[in-house]
Amino acid sequence: MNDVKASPEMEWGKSGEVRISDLAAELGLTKGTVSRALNGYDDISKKTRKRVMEAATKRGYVPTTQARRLAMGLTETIGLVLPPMPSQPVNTFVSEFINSVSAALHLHGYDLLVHSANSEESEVEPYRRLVQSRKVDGFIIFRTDEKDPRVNYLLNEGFPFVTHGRTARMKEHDWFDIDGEKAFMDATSHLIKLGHQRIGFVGGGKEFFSAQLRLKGFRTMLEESCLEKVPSLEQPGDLTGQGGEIAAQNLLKQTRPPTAILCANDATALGVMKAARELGFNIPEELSVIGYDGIALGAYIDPPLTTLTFSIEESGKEMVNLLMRRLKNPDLPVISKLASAILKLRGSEGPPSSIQNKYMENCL
Amino acid sequence: MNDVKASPEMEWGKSGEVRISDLAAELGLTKGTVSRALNGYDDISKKTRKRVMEAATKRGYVPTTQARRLAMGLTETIGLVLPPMPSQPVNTFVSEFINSVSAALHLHGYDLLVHSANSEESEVEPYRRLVQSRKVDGFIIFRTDEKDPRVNYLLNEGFPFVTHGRTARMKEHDWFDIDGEKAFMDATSHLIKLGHQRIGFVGGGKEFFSAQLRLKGFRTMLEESCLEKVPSLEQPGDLTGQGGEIAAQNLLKQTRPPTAILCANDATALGVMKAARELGFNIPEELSVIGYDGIALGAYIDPPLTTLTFSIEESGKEMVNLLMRRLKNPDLPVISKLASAILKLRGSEGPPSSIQNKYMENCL
DNA sequence: ATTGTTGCCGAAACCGGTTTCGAATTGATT
DNA sequence: AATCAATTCGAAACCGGTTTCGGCAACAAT
Repeated sequence: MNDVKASPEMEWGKSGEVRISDLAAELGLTKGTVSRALNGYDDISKKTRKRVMEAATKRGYVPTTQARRLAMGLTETIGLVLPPMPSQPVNTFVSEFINSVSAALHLHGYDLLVHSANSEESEVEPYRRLVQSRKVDGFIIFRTDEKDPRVNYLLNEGFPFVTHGRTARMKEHDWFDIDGEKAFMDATSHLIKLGHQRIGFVGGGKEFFSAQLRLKGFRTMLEESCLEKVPSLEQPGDLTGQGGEIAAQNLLKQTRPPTAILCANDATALGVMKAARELGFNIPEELSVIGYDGIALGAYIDPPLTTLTFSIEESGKEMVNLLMRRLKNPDLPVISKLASAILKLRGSEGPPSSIQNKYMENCL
Repeated sequence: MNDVKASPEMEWGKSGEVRISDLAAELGLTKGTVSRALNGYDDISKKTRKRVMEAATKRGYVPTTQARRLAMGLTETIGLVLPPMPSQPVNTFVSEFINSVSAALHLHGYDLLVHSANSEESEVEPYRRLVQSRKVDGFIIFRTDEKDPRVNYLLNEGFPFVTHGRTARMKEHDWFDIDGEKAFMDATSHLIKLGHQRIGFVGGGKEFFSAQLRLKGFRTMLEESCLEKVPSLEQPGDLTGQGGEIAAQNLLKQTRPPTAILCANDATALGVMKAARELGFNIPEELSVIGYDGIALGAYIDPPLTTLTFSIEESGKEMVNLLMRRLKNPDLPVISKLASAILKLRGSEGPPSSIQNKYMENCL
């Protein structure tokens, strides 16, 4: 009957063949007993538990995930829906973020289900499908808008999620974000200390909430430094390289062009630099440029792009922590975490060549 | 009993509350009948089917995925394991690829499970776990090595998968790849036609199979053009920017430096360009540089990076097609698909300034 | 009227686990 | 030795679906 060792070469070496019922039969026990033995119930004698454990490892038993999850009424899976791609094929954020989230989830025994958004259907449709088919227990959402339909849907549904980025309803859901406002205050301050008086900003339109916060930081620091806010120096942009080019042309063709340009992200900054080169501006001598995102490529261009950078790995970890907490106890109060970006000086900024710092004393 | 319409405001509007047994009870049918009605069995009367369908949509019934999959004995899920990240922080390939694969899988009703590789454990460990716990039906593998332990494991296990990239055992498994050999023949040919005689190559070491194929294309075209193969002009590299810098220094500090450098990928090319600038080489006047990958940001540097590019979307689609075919019929013969890269001229290459083309006539 | 057919649906097994409940055995207590 | 509590395990329900099988009714054919 028990011809395990007799088999020539570990006949069932192929994994996944053995079920819990096989184990039970081999040991003369019932499924239930084997299950409890393996899951550490205390109504199993030491002897039996040992016997079960050994048989399990010997036969290479691994419970079938689907069955276990069905029985326990959970999916142990978190959904992440990729936004339509064409918008930003520029950034390595997504892959690093996925990597980080996935790794963090794994520590909790959770899987990551990545779904792509079909640009032809509503933004919330993928979420609805995943919720209704009960494929996931919660969501990781990134790149939020101020009025985010995904957030609205999930809040209304009472479905757990955490966002990377704030929203208009951020008091109602857990979120993690980078303090873009503080970051741009730092960057602006840095430029002012270098002597810049006319600083441009190229950021997203109203539709990019995070970019708006960065703009806010820029404005705040201008005000604190008693520099006048010049509307024509604030250019919208779609956070792409091309958007950066256009915006930079608008800025640099003005009669009094800025001596520095802050960009809402690195892609924009690259576009700005390209346009600046083509218009004959030397960087950083005649124009300082600062980006945001900390993409690795920025270190390889000429001049290397000064940028605001943050830890994507930390982002993923923290978000997973927030989500796991929420899943364990859905009724806990909403919490959030704000991480800070740091200014990474690489060389695309410097003191302005032309104008002197005559206005400074007015303020300080 | 049927007080559906009586309920004030669609009581069960929250999705996912209604089970198949609820539907059955409401309709006075059994689970089995409802299931068959919904799944198009032909032993259900038109009238009953209609009744069931209407009740299902009205109540918003969506079958619980876990249960359905358990019953049907499949997971409808494909695994994708991310290689340890630090290797290539420059490339947007991964996120685009995931997006493409995910979208293609969705058309077939499959989900994508993304798992991160823990660099502390064996490369095959994540695969083993996913196979044993029966979380996936197959794998999408990318960035293959010549002797790839993942491929070995899965082949041995008889588990379905498709690779992006060839391996030593490519005759035993389905694969998709870009014809890097052909691509580098094209790029080399282009440089030769521009008049270059001394061309450098910076590619991966032996551990990068695809890079080896690119090197092979380079050598082949040199030979076809009667240019001598100079070993010192072939520098290894780890496919990172830093690796490119080091390799470029080795090349450009030689007494007779090359007038052009082919790089096994764009990250390497960026490093090469950086090192070249620092050594005082003007690109493309004094040094032509060509990369491989077609990263979008390459268009924004100065000069814009000429590169070999291919459709990541196509890659994902094709791989999913291969995998679906395999899953439907595991016994089909192995097939493969080779797509081609195209040379995208952007400006980082041009005719050499110094040497004349005196050797050309020998060959042609 | 009897005998096949068909059409249609109920009953029940099944997928592979988990968990509750109760019964049997054991050991301790008086 | 009888009683009681503690261990230990079997039995069965359950998670939410799918699929096979068999029976009943209606209808057509003989």
